[in-house]
Amino acid sequence: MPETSATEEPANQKPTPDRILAAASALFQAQGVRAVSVDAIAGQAGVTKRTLYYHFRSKDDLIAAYLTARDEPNLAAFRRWADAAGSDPAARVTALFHGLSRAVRHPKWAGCGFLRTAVELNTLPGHPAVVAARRHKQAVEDWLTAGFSALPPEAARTLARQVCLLIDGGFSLVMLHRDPAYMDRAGEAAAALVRGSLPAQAGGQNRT
Amino acid sequence: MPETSATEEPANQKPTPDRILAAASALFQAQGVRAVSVDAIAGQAGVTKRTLYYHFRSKDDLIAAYLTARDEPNLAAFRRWADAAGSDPAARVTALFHGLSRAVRHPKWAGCGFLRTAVELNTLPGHPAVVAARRHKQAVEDWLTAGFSALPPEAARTLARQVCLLIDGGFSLVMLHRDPAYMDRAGEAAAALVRGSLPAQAGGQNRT
DNA sequence: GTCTATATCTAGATAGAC
DNA sequence: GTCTATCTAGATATAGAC
Repeated sequence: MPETSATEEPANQKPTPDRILAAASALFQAQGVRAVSVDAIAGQAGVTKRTLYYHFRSKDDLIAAYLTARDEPNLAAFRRWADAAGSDPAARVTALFHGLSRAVRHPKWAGCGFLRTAVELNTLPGHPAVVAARRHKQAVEDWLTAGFSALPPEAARTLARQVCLLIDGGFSLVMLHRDPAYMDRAGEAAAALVRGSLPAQAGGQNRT
Repeated sequence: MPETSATEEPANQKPTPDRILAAASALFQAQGVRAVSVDAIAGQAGVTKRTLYYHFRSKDDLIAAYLTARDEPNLAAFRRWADAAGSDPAARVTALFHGLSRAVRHPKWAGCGFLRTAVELNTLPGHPAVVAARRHKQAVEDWLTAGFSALPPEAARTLARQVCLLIDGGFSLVMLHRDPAYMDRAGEAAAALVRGSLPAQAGGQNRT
């Protein structure tokens, strides 16, 4: 049969480490990091365990890589949802929770990966994955704080924390009860808190 | 005074099944249900594994028993904290979160057992322990709803859910960041939401 | 009812060929 | 870089004596 360049990968075939990490991420997200075995990851990626361990030092490394890789895209989605609503803080928060509500309604959604992993590794507070989870949640809180810059710094910080509490309360209770409506109630509560702290912006969609 | 029957246990020695369940509960609470082995439970209880399996059919049975046993006492604590504040809903919610804030500051606190266990067993939605967790959280929500009976039923239900979202958001973020202050911010948010929905009661906090 | 001892399975990680 | 085959440790659960 005709020979093509043997070193070129087909366009639809990602490099092996990427395939392994993608397989691990999908399985971790669906079943949690403790329920997924290295065998299952290798199988899903179409490689053997030996190959997996050639590219990653340990399962813990894979878990950390999984969460680290999700940090930026998650934050980008948050920003995208809020930015689409303009500049009014209450409208932005409402839009953020609309996005979250759609996300948790996705049939494959099975909890916030950061929160779940932090719970599963709770006895290892220094685990790189736990550190990554903490940093991601902190980044969300900092981003929200910046969005409340019309308030004094202390008040902006408090309000951002309260919105975070409602986000993660939503993640927790949607997962526990398997009822996405909890995220909608969280969004309404968050919007009410924002409206209670910030005067509605002049212009835009505020009412007088 | 005649001697008591030799079959009576000394007062400080609880029956074996109780000792096993107590040991299991302490370990599950501290480390999570998956991280604790049956060996460790038996060791902590001062019995062998064989004795443990004589009294409990499986580890899953023990997990379910652990959460089922915590349902009532947890709810009783919530009621006690709120009742101490009288009848004003906002004051009751504030007191509830003060109690929660003290609880999560306890050096041995390591997350809400119901939430943690539900996460750890997330792939088994029908597991008796997950069902018990769901029922407990529902009971809290129903109790809160009843406390907002001054509102129309639908509004009372919504407000109760929002308070629950803040409670479990607090549990999650206190655990993740290892910072109890999150529970205080949650309490302030909950009180603000209650004050926004319910007119403050006339008279002192104990008027009925 | 409680013990010692063990069965059985699955996990993460490795050896060495090619 | 990828494979087949295996090691070792730990898990849940059980057998059978006393």
